[in-house]
Amino acid sequence: MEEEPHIMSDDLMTIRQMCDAFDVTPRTLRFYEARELIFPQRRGQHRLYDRRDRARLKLILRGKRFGFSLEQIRQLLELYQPGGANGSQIAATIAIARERLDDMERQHAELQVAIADLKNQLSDAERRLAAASLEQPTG
Amino acid sequence: MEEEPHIMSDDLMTIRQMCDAFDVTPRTLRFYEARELIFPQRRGQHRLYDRRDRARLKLILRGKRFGFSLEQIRQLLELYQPGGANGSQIAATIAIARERLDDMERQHAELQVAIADLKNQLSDAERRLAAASLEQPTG
DNA sequence: GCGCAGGTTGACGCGAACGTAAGCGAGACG
DNA sequence: CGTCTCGCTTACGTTCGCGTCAACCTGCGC
Repeated sequence: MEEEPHIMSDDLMTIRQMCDAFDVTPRTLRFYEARELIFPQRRGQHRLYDRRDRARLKLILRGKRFGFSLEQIRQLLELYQPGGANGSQIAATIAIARERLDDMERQHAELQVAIADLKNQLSDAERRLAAASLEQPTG
Repeated sequence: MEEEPHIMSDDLMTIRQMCDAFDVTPRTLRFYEARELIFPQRRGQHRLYDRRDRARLKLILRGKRFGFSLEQIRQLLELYQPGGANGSQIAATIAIARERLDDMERQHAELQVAIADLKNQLSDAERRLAAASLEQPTG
């Protein structure tokens, strides 16, 4: 008698299933929850993660790979949750998102340079390696 | 009588000049030195940074922006310092550099996706904002 | 009932990358 | 001469992102 058709019983996952699916630890998921980045529902004591939680987690992990702090990510996530936010809320979120977007575009451009640079250094090093192996042929 | 023509008296900079030039603190420079990422010469007690030190610092700060650890960066820097390394040393450095390069290329590709994604979310949010300002015209 | 696996809540610990404060030269300046 | 500014070292403090450990609940299989 507790089967409320909330909105849609998204296929729910336990914390362990989440950990296996995303290669994180339970500690990490609870930590993100404490920092208010995800909000799994509770069946009694246990956490249950739905489709939205998974989408959020995916974005969190992505953001981390780009070097964003959890707080920055938290702010960005509001953009992905069209919750009943008012105009100024939306505007604020948009402003933050624009900053992040700028960061990402700068990083994208700089990465391109750095990659080219590193490739050059690599081929130089490979030439040195070839030269070294000629001088001292591997016994 | 202490003017030894070391190799080339690259225009030397004090720690403060470096800090101003690169927007870091003295603490940071000394920390990088302790971690063996830069090796400024000493005039008496004072540190003096030459062109190479500046090039290294530039790479360090770049690497940091991509989220690399100081240790990873330290290893990469060997690639940029054709010091008298032997064959296996060079080979090891090359291997490490290849891994970093892979990281960077993955990140570059993923960034492209994330940027497109974020742009979409942004335009969605902007539409919501427009809609909200129609429903509740700013009094 | 009993143990056990799986989950939960604190609380403390830890490594990375510095910040910060204390105290000590050493040269420049009035 | 005093004192100011730079810089140096030593050492403890801090923030972030979790790891780790203890202690507890809780359904389940026997």
